[in-house]
Order: sequence, then C-alpha cells, then structure tokens
Amino acid sequence: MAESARTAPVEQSPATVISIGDLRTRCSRCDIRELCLPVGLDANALRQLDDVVTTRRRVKRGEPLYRSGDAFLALYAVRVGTFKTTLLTADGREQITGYQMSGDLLGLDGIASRRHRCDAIALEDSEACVMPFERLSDVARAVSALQQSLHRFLSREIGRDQQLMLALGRLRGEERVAAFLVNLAERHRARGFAANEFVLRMTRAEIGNYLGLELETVSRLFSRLAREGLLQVDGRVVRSLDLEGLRKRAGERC
Amino acid sequence: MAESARTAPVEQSPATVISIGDLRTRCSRCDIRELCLPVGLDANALRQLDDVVTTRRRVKRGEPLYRSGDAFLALYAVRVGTFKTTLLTADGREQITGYQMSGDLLGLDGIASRRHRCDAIALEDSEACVMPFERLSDVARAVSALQQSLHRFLSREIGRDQQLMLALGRLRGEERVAAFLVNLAERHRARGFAANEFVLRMTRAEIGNYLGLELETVSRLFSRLAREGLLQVDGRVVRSLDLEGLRKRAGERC
DNA sequence: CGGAGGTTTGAAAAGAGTCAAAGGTCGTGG
DNA sequence: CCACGACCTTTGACTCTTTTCAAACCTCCG
Repeated sequence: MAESARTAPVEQSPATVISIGDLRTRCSRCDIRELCLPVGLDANALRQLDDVVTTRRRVKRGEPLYRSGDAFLALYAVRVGTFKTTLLTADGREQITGYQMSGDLLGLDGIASRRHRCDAIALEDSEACVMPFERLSDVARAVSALQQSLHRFLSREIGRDQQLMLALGRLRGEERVAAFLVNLAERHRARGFAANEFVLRMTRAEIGNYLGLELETVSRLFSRLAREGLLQVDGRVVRSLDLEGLRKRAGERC
Repeated sequence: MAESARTAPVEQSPATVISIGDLRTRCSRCDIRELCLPVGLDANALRQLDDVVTTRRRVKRGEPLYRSGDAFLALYAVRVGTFKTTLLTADGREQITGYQMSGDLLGLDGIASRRHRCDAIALEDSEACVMPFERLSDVARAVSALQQSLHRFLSREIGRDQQLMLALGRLRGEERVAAFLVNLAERHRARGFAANEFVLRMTRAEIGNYLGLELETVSRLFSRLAREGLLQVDGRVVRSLDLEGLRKRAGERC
C-alpha cells in the first residue's frame, strides 16, 4: 500500500512532502527508532507502524511545520533537526513552550481539540515523519506495545511541561539558565552526542523567551556563568560545561 | 464481579478506600460523567468502564492522594472536591502545577515512568474514583470511544500545562491573577456553578505558588483589582467578577 | 563588502520579593 | 459557649532581580 506511492521526491517550499518508500527509511530501519515512538516494538509491530508513517516533511529553518489553528490530522516525529513550539498571548507576546530534538513528537496538544494549539517552527533545516493520527490510533488499538508507547510519550510530554513550569515559577534567572543547559546536555547525551559541548540552535532571544527572561538577561547570565568558570561561551557554541557545577546552580540554592 | 465487593465502607485515614458497589454511583449513573472520562461513551461502553472503576478513595483536606515517587498503578478522576498537584525543586521550593476540580483526571504524568511524578493533595475533603491503569488500557483497546477520550484527556492536560507556562513566562503579576480568576470562573461555569461568584479553595500562598508569585504579591494584586472595581474580595470569597474587565487585564496590555 | 540580525554591556526604572507587624478567622478543647 | 492558638490575610517599608532603553560591536550571508 505504501509502496504504491513511489513517486519522485517533490521539492517545493515551505514544507516538502516526501514519500518514504523512496528513501528506505521506514521506522524499522530508522537509526533513531530507539528514541522515538517505535521504542520497544517487536519486528511485527514495527512493520505495522511502517504502514502508518508513509511520508515525511522537510521544513526549512524558520518555517512552520504547522500553525496554531490548523486542522489536526497527524502527529509528527522529528527525524532530523530541531523545532520549537510557541504560544501567543492575546496581545501578541510569544512564549516558547517546547524545544524538540530528534525522536521527539510534535502535535500532541492538538489531539483534544482536533486543531493544533501552537506553532511548530523549525530552528534549522529539519525533517519530520508524518503519522496520520486516525491510522496511528487504529494500529495502536491492534498493537498494545504501540498503544503503550503513545501513552508514554503523551505522559512524558506532561512531565516535561511540568518541569518547565517549575523552572518558570520558582527558579531565578541564573537557575533557569543552568537548568536549561543541564537539560540540553542530557538530551544530547541520550542521542549519543557530547554532553558538555554543543551548539545552541536558539538565539539569545529564543532562549530567553523559553525561560521567561529577556534576551539581555540571558546574555548577562551566560557571561556570569562563564566568568565563574562553569562554561565557555562563544556566540552559540558552548564548551567545557561543568555539569556538576551547573546542576548545583539549578535549584539548589547555594 | 464488582458486586462481589459488597463490604461496609471503611472509615480510616488518611485515604479511605470505598467499594463502589455500595454506593450505586457507577460511571453510568454518575452525574458528572459528561465532564469526566466517560464523556461520549454509549451505554455499552459505559458498562465496560463500570467494571474498571470499582473503588473510590476519600481524601481529607491536606492529605495526599498520592506522592511523588509512589508506584503508578491507577489514574484518578476527581468526583467531589478539589486537588492540587505539586512539584519540588532540589532545595525544597514548591511549585503547584495543577488545580483539579470534579471530572478532572489525576496521575497522567505517571504513565511514562510508572511512578507518580508529583504530589496530589486534597484542598478540601474530597473523593476520587480509582481507575487501575492496566485494566483501563485494556478496555480502551476494546472500546475505541474510551481510547479517544483518554487521548483527549492526555492532550488536554498538555494544552492546559502550556497555558500555565504562557502565564508564568510572559504575563506580569496582575495579568496572571486576572487570568487565574477568568480560568476558575470558566471551569465553574462548565460545572453549572455561578461564574462570577465563588469560594477560592486555595490560600493566598497556594495561589501565589501556582502563579509563580509570593503570597503578599497576590494579596496586593487582589486588593488592587478590587480597588479598581473588577471584583469584590472577602477572604476566600470573591464576588461580582467583571469577567470582561478581567479578561482585558489578562494578556491584552492596556 | 554591506547590511541585517544577533550579542554584549551599561545605566536607570519597574516589578516583585523579603521582612515585619497587626488584625482576622477558624476549629478545638476547656 | 468562650478562649486560645494556629493559621491566614493585609499592608507598609525596603531590597533585589529583572526589564527597559541605549549604544556599540560582531558575524555571517548574499
């Protein structure tokens, strides 16, 4: 069935739809499947999921994967790149509510209302697998391991959101920045990258926005942490993170 | 099967387990079923859910329904009363991450790790239906409407959390308090209560905690809004809410 | 190589936190 | 039924963090 969609890849903006049959990168062969929805599925279950995920979308840096108010038709799994999700206040102020890396799911907040409830914007040229939700639900009913995995991802998203609430509600600026860096480091580690050295995909303004701070405050706090030897900053490159030291700054008052 | 558990209600602290057979308040007869997980289920599906929800728990004001770290065995649905969920920083500061009223579900964040990730505390003497999660999952696989409802509740929780993030990250104190009151009013309305007049179940400290403010700040902001004619405050009783005016204060910069 | 966008730093202002004190409310036990 | 204590609320005065406004610098892309 998926094989019938063997058309040439279409290259058109803003978000290109790609038939997956061409690319031989079904879930069953995807090298991030252990980070992603397929985690824990056996070979048979994987094959069923392959039939759900028949297309991918390329999204250029700064372009939306979807926008608030769009009809909710599918969940997305980040394959390559990073995204942010943002919400707007009535008067147009923006709050970044999530930062998604490879293996993370996008669109979970749209299930309830059948409309997307935030904007999902690519932070670099990125690629996401499209999982039409009706089909996914159907397969989840048949394949208990997939149902479990979906529940787990929904629940994990709630847990993450609550961690961010904790940061926004109770931590001061320096603690928020430290917690942000520790969190990024751990997610890089989970993906097999260096934990104490990476490139930020967000601007100071975006980091500040995510953390409920102004960009100048973020810049000052990076400088302060650097002055105190907890990291080196060079624009968007951070190096030599002292993760233990940062963890101490993130929540444990000195 | 549930009928076999026809024992006398046990009255013991801190949280009393009640067999539901005694109380004739299965989901199928529960008067809040339209606000709760059963929403949209037909008679047959409801009967299957009745077999999942065989017990309830009474929780006294200030007592926990569960604590962070407890094994995750069940989801809970608030039947009577209100709860708060709280998270702690490493150094013991508390952040309230949720405020649950009748029909709301508790425990969703525990599915991923099979441990509860927050404390759920009763704000008044309350009662929650116990929904053992394995059974619930099984029935959800068989009853597609229940699966949908569960997904919807999980998704709605994510949406709610993101609204709170928006408030914590981008709104100033006065806006947060206004948004909080509007949100409470709407939830009261949905439950058939007066929207512009109700009793707060939280102390100033708890409201402040929820909103990322100190209790003194909340008290001052209530006084200010009252002085400006947007509501009347008398301890925990708020009256004559000017919902339109409050909505204006909550996000639309004057 | 020009310019837009991003970053850093300083100085002043505003918002919220902290500390303190007094008054109010509620439930319990005498 | 009253009194006591525990807890909650309000308000003031002062402090501190973060924001706001401003200016200069950097750097990366076309």
